[in-house]
Amino acid sequence: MNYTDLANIIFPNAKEISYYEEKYPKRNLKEGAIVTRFAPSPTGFVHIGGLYQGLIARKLADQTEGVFFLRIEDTDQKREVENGISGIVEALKEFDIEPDEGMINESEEKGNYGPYKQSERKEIYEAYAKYLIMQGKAYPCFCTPEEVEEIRTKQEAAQIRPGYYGVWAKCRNITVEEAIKRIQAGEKYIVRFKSPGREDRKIKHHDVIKGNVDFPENDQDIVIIKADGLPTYHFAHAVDDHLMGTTHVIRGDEWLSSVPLHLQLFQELGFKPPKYAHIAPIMKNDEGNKRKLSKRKDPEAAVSYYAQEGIPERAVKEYLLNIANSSFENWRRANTDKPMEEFELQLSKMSVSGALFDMVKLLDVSKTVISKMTAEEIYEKSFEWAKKYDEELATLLKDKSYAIKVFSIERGNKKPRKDISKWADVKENISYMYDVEYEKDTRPYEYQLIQDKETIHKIVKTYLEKYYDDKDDKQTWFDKIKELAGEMGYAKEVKEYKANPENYPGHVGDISTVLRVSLTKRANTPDLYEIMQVLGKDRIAKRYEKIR
RNA sequence: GGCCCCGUGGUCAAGCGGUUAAGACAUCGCCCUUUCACGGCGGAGACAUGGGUUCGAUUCCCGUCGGGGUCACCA
Repeated sequence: MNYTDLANIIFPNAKEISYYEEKYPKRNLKEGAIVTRFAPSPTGFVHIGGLYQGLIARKLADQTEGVFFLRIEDTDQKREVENGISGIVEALKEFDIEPDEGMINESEEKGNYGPYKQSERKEIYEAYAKYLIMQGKAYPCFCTPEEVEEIRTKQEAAQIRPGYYGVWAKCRNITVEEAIKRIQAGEKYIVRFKSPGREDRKIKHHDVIKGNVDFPENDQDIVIIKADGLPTYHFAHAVDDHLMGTTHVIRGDEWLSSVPLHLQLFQELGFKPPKYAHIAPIMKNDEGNKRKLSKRKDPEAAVSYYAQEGIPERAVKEYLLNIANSSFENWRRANTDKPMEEFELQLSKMSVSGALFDMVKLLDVSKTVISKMTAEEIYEKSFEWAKKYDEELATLLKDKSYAIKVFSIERGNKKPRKDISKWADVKENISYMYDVEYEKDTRPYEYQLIQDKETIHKIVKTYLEKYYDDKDDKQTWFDKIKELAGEMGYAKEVKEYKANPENYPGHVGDISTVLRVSLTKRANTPDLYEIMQVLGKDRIAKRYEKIR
């Protein structure tokens, strides 16, 4: 009886690994091409951190003419959620981060290195587990969860390092004969890796982001095949990334401390290890402490949150790129109109520690992104958003040609307005341009310097009867307001007023403020001339009649 | 607790033995402007701490303190 007999009893039907090695040949890519992946669990929630990783992975593959694929890590059936995979696929698509290979919906995939869903790769893992057993590098372990727990309790009591290793690894030295006998007797078991490592030895590792890191060797006999027959993350990672030709493993830095184990696994399996890039998580300040953005506590942890708020996907990506490489900001300023795809991301310049999520900064990025859109684009995007999240706004936007006129106010020129940072701002921004909303608006008129109702009525009436003409160009229009100011005894020029404030009750600005507030109920609006043009004389007159 | 990583203004961050310690967001003031937004100019604001090493430390080494990660038949 030898290891091969044991292996055959445990995995009688497993193929030889040469079968898979041939089935998944080395990828034919140009020198330096990065093959990477996004490998989430389908737990029904795409985290902003996941999007961040996906964005970086996609970009690196693009920059090197490599490959980016989506692998679903569904080896923990307990955590699975219905439609988890399509949720991930769609979220990536929303953000225009599409994989070259991998799952495309709940059950279908594309690419030659599949299956891309781990639960469908069971026979592959078995082949490699069998391969290890045949070499005496893995073994069946008969310890029950309770026994393992007991070991841990003893270790804790004795204050020694916990885990299944060395002398504590009860099943590691069971003879082949005994193992076979116990298996044939129907005893339950799992498969463990027989670690050749020693805790008192150090390994040196170079992480693409974290730099040089030293660790003790791994000496834990971790389980590679669970009781349900599926592999653990560690084992699946080694097998899959080897077979799929991953050159760079880009993942969250919570995995950093598993690197010694993973390297050992690649070593014992005879695989060439990939490069590792461990990304620091996006954090949040919680009562003075930093912690990862949490699914349960923080709405902004879910990528769906940004869609709900109406923050454009492009803005979220630019913000993330900002966190990834702070040089992006300078690049962006120097290349205002280039697509962000042209920015070259460098892994080595990523921060080793986690950045605090900054909503204010995101909104600032978003504001700039939106300011560069055309009125048409703003219309389409905000309408699409409104249909899902704001019925009233959607109703307003139904009249497309009017809406485009509204969105065109002070837009499309070299200094476009920057007053919308998310689609949820739109309604408040444009409501006064719609009579229904204007009439519904119960806020008081925000008059400034001139508060006296009689004066206000007089200004408005005189303006309408004597000065306003739709046909005027902007200069003429403003000259007339100056005339009006003069007629009312106000300074026609602000400078003149500032030079001699005692000669006037106010200046032309105070007059136009009356015209503005009377028309919109607000003290702050975009260009009044354009607003009047869009509204038209009749509507202006009606509003002016009704002022309070 | 063991192991690993990190510590520059409120936030994100340049920096790699000699700098007036960049820049962006936020904040404050001024300018531009008929208001606001934009834009321009300017202000305030930082090398966690104690020891070394060195002619000289933000930069290198050690300790302290602080933060984060990890120690599953979860990923």
